[in-house]
Amino acid sequence: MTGLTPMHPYRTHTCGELRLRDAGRQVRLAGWVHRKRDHGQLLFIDLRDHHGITQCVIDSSSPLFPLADAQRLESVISVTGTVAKRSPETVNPKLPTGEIELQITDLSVLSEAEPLPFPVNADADYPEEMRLKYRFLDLRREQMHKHIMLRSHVIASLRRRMIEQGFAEFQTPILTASSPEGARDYLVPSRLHPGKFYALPQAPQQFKQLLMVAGFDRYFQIAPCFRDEASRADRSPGEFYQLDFEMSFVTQDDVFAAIEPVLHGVFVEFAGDRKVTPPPFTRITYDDALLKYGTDKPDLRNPLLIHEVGEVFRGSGFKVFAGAVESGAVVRAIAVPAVATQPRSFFDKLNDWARGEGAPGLGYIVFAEGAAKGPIAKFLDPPRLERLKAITGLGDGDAVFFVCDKKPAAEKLAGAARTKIAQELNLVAKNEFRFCWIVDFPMYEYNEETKQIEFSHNPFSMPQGGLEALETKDPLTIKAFQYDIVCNGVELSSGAIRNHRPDIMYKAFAIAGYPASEVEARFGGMLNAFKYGAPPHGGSAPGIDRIVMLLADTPNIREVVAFPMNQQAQDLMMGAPAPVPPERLKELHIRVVLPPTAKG
RNA sequence: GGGGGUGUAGCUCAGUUGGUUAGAGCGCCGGCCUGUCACGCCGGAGGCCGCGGGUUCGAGCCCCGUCACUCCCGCCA
Repeated sequence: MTGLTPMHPYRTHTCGELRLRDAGRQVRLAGWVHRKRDHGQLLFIDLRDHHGITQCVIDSSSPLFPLADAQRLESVISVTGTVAKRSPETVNPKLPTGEIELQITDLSVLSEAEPLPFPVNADADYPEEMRLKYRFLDLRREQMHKHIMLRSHVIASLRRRMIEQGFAEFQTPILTASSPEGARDYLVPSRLHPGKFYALPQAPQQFKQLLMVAGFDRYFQIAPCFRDEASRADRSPGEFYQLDFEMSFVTQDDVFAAIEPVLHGVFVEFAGDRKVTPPPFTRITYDDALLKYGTDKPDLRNPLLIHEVGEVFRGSGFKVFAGAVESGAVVRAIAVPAVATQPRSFFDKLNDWARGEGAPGLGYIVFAEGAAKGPIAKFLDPPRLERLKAITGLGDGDAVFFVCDKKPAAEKLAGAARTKIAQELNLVAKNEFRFCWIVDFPMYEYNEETKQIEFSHNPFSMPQGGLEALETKDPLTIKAFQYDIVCNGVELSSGAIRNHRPDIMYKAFAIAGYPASEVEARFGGMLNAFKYGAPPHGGSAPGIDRIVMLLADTPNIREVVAFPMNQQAQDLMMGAPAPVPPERLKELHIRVVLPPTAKG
């Protein structure tokens, strides 16, 4: 060791820290061998740690040269030496530390690396399986490292902003009872209570409501949620995190006013040069969203709108649509400005696409040179064409695409067509975050299969109109104080003003076919709490993973989770799930009965 | 539970209408190189072509089955 003052055994600086001002200093760095450039008598080592990369150099006059030369990529070493100014022609402008380098005078190997299953210093794509099995290597890569740090910073920012808004963070139980979220529970067997199981929370729903009953006024939690359902690219199997929050004595407007600045603030903080919708966020009713966008999670970056034009075809010469409308179908028109100049192939391609979606086709009319063209145009007389223009707001040079079906199917296809057409025409605004609220969700819906009325969302939502609505209105027309936040077509959260009145709750459940006894059996804890003075309250729970995905601009949730499971809900690195020894099963009073097809 | 895609060297991929010895880049090992920064140059090792069956004189390629991964539908309010 050359230093006159005692040095830290591993490092005096990080690999992202040294600058020209440090030239001449004796320092020590520690990190991973990111890259080596061997010039025979001269060796460059790019040393990397969490903070950055510093070029280290050693030549053959040093007795340490063979040791340095022998280091494999990703070995962990500590190097001591002199910070040297680089000559102008050797400066690397791509590195913050690129004006200096460390001239190695001492080197110790802290941990040798075997040859890697895949490179850490490259940005290529590698098989998910490999990446998950060697997640610790995958996470060293620049992009993943950035994503996970972004996640950390987003969560820190959310915490800070929530506390600033007067929220307090509480923990709620992980080992708890089954909750009514609708997904399958993860179960944990009880050793002390044979045959009984805990459930992991699908959300801290009842606990947060109980905290309101307990008078805490404003609660939040970065809450782990567990659901035993199939995964998707944008949906983790097993577990995910929500910014769960709840507020007392609030209306729907108060909830919106509380969370909008938090979300807006955190998006602006991490959006870089991307635009973020300022509050107040646009509010769209559920019914309107399905009509205009064909989905309850519209991407407002897409400027296209859908219109109901059944009246234009009712009694018209276009018998296919006219007949369908008579028997209850709707006709949805996707209005597309300025496409009349598109070649015929553009329209044919969309028609083919619609067939691929299971539709008979995608009819269209093009308004051009004062006339209406396209396969359907000749069936509509001039007044009907004028009416069509009036409804869609279109004119010469524009076109309209038609979807005719029963309402739900027509909405779905029209929504998909709206997305497809905007993609084809490159109409979706880039570098923007467009938020909206979807409000006035229906309280109930009719299940065609079971022929029963069911809750369409969380059964704890307050029906609009309260008890009177439940007693007097057709249940399928009742709206709930239930709302979603949607950003760029991604559902970030859903929430509600809760039903805090036992009498309304009994009635609401009765309509969905639950007798009072069952309501008491399943939700007795919360119901009981509401009998001792419960404040009106409501909240929501934006998904943390989804927020980070949007900010990181990745469609895959596994890019923003440090240790995700694979699509089959397995952790390949830890080997979970795993069988347990028979003794453990015995003390849990569990016997495993495998299906015939199950593998060991 | 259902459907689509993929599966060839450690990794990324190419591989013609079925044809003789399956290739490239990166990585790995060895050699050369004192100013590189995705260093360069030379050489080498490395293949159950996912697995099983079938068709064929002959299969990486065609057929059937199966497994794995992935994306979607169902599911997840």
